[in-house]
Amino acid sequence: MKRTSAIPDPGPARVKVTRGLLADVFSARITSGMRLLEAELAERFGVSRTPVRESLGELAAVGLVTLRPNCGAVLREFGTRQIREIYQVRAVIEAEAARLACGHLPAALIEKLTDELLELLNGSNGGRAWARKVWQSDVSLHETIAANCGNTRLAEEIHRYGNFVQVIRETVGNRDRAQEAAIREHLNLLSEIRANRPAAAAEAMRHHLTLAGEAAVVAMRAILNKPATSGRKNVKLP
Amino acid sequence: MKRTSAIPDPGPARVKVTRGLLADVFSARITSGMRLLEAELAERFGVSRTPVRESLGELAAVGLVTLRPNCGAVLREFGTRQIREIYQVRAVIEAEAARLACGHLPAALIEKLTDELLELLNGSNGGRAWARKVWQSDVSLHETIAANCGNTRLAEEIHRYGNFVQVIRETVGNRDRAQEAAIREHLNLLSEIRANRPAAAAEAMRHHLTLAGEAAVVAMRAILNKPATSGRKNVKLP
DNA sequence: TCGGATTGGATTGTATGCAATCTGCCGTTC
DNA sequence: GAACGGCAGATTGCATACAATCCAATCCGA
Repeated sequence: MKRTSAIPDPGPARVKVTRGLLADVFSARITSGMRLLEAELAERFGVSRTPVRESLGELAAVGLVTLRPNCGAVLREFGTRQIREIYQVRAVIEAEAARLACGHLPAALIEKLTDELLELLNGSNGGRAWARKVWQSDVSLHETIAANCGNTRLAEEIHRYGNFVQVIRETVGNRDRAQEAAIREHLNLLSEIRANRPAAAAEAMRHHLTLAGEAAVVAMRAILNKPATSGRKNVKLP
Repeated sequence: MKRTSAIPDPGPARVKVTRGLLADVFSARITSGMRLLEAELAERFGVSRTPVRESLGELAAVGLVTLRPNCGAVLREFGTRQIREIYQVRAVIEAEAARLACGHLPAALIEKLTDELLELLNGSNGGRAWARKVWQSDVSLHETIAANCGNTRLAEEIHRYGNFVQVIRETVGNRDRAQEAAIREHLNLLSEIRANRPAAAAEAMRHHLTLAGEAAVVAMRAILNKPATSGRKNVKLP
């Protein structure tokens, strides 16, 4: 018998800490410049310092915190500017992936993805379940293109940023922009890939992610305007 | 009194492990698919398992090893294909940085970098000291462009890859290609930036890094052809 | 009064021991 | 004979204890 917990997943202590920290960051319970003391976090999440250290290492790897040797971790600035920068990087690397995927994406896959999108477009655009499916198809499309671009490392970077964005969206809530627009952008992208026009495919991807980035900035701004809950101290630091 | 060691730097145990592992990787003492046992590495480097864990985490962050929960770390494939992929990613992100840096790079900086390059070009191209200066100017140029592209995150990714490449070059030895060609590519890039031609600057950077990548592939192939020293076992694993 | 060494507290870095988990093998059973 | 279930060894994940380091306030001497 494996985990019988009804609760999602207590899981490894490390991911508990990571999720908790991310939630704190995006709900503005901890804000930029704050020192993150290992001992304090360990007590807060009910684990020892070891998993806290590993979690901070992960967060540093994705650029959310800065680890200074013998000086501790500080939360980096994270606001609309950072969201914009993240989507700008995504646009660059995924555009290249789209360019490279031209001619490498099996026709059957293109058809399948296109059909899915068309079906979503025809289906009612009301419910939350629909929005969920749209999001899943979005992830699937980007992952498929990355996986078939022929460059494993590029695909991994794309995956990394995809995960990051997903965490952000999960935490800030799914304030989605007009989903239909995104679907149409995807369809456009797929048609360029099918026509084997690398430059156009790259431009379509770039355009799509630029718009998505603007939408994410708007959502982030909404979060930042309501300063949310109570803030902790620990602001001292050069 | 701080560290009085004449030896470079024993430093934190973690970096000792990381450097040692990297050296082992690029000298083919450990090859792809090998399991990396924490206990074994700890004994080998004379430290405890804790810094070994952190070091493996770093290496996983840059994509050199894969960490499977409760299953240990395995060294990923690393050969000419990976070198090529790395330089391809570099080309993409640094080309974008060059595009963005147009109009943001202070004229004085452009002049300074250009003068340095011209001086290097005129200076004798013989000695090792000269090659070292060329390499430093290379790093400086790429860092300057990244730092002035206006996107902090993009700059960090560039820095990350720059460090990675530097480690590779340090470990495999400085089998440099014709340095003069690189200098001329840099001069060309700077002239496009000075003329404020974003597309041309991006293309110049892309071209430069593509050539550099090919040179690195050749160097890596030279390494791989002489299978180097003795290999350890530990090859069992699915 | 000001400069500088010093010492104390706080915090990170490392070592070790224990618990949880996985892998592979072996015996049992249909 | 093959498949399933359990058992043992090995290995990672976590907790705790200790050492090294850093920051700052303090104290002493000129």
